[in-house]
Amino acid sequence: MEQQRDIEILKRAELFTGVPTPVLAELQAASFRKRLAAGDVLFRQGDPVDTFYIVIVGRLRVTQTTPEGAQVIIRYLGPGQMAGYSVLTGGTQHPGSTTALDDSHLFGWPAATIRDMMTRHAAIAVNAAAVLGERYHEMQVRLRELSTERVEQRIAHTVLRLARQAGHRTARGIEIAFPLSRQDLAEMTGTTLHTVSRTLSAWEEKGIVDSGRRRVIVCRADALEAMAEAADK
Amino acid sequence: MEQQRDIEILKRAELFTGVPTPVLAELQAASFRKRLAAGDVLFRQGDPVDTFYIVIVGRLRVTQTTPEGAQVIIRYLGPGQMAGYSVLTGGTQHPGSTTALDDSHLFGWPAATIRDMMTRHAAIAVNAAAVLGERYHEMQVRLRELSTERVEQRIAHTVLRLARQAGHRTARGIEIAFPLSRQDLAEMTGTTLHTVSRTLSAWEEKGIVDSGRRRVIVCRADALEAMAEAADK
DNA sequence: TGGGGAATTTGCCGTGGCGCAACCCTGCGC
DNA sequence: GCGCAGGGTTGCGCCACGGCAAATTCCCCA
Repeated sequence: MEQQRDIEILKRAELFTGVPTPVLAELQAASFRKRLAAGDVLFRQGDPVDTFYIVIVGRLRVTQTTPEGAQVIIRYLGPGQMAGYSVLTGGTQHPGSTTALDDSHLFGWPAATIRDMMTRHAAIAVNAAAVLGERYHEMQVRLRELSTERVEQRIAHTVLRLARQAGHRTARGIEIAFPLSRQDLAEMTGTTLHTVSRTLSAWEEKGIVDSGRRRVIVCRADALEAMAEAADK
Repeated sequence: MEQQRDIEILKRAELFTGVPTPVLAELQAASFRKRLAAGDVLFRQGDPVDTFYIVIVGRLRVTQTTPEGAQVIIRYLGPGQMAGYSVLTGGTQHPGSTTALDDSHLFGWPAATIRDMMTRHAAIAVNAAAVLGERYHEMQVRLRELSTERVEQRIAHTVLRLARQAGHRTARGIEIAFPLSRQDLAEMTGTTLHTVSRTLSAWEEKGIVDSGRRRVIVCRADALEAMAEAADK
């Protein structure tokens, strides 16, 4: 059955691990589907928070934009991850914009539904806390990197992290599974696309990575690790 | 009664808002007290996560240290706030160190107790998600500032934030209520104490702040706001 | 009241990396 | 098969900051 398949998917979502099947069935019944084409926007920064989503397939990017127009990439979302966490925390406006990178497919719920389910089933609320705690922790790490490391180390750490999260083994090395431009890396590491480009060129020369148009393959992860940890200046 | 007073305190803690009194009584009964003198360490980075705390009075600082010895200040904790969030998210090691800045007084619980209460009372888990979501959001803001702003703007934003969180009206302006050195500000803004010192000196000259040994008073918050938003370079 | 040490200030110099500008690729649409 | 637009590369000059070093101030404590 269609429903059974949906429930299997929900069971593997980060927010619903360990939640009993009847509750998942209830969630399934209350959900709707949302499809996005590459480039479509799910929320825009400042939009009222009224819907919650879980990614089924695809990849999305969450960004924050300053009044001056500078952008920062907060995170990438893949299958099983949630979009619209403000629903869980009682926020009223989305802190960032969420955009599909590939064609994507999501489950959606009205905010009130999820808030109600979370109140009635502690397991969901416990998961919510765990997921948000993990994201909080990730941000602590990035903040520390940004505060204390040089650009090259930050890019190395970021590329390694992406390879770990969305890496795909290929003949030439670990390929990052979604389109990733120089600009994107710059917005993740607090630098400019120029500096990222220079850095990747240097790495390419040493055979550490193989990169091209919106594409990065890590050939020698060990060398990148060394780069990232470089205690020297 | 002593117990009644404790329950009143718990009622105002961020993690327990809206939790029914009988549950608070249960929490009170299971809690122990912890006292710290200024400078005492509550957890050390990497310590196993086995206890959870709520600040009653005092002020603590959470820091993360890199293998190279560089430090970053993650946040300050004041009355009503929780220390040891990893207990809520199932972490096994503390991601940072927590140190008392003033003599402080806390409620403590074994990790298992809090985890159990959270599972049995969804309201607590919902609050946990809300608090962690808020901390996550704060970190997004800091990350964005660190990525896109110049040092002077970052210091301005940070000082304003501290004044808002822990400000105390005095004749000369808003005083930050706990000892705050140049080094501390540097560790919050990703710069060096030298640069912070130069910046504060310049502000002092313009009458925007009044600062001294581990002490900062904001005299003209409006001028600082302007500084922080400076669209020009 | 006289150290002593921590916090702060300040000058000077070196430089990482940003801004700008020009140019080059490459894949896609027509 | 051609053109074009969105990425990417690279050279050059500059400057905001970091590093280093030395002096000064101020609080705490004996």
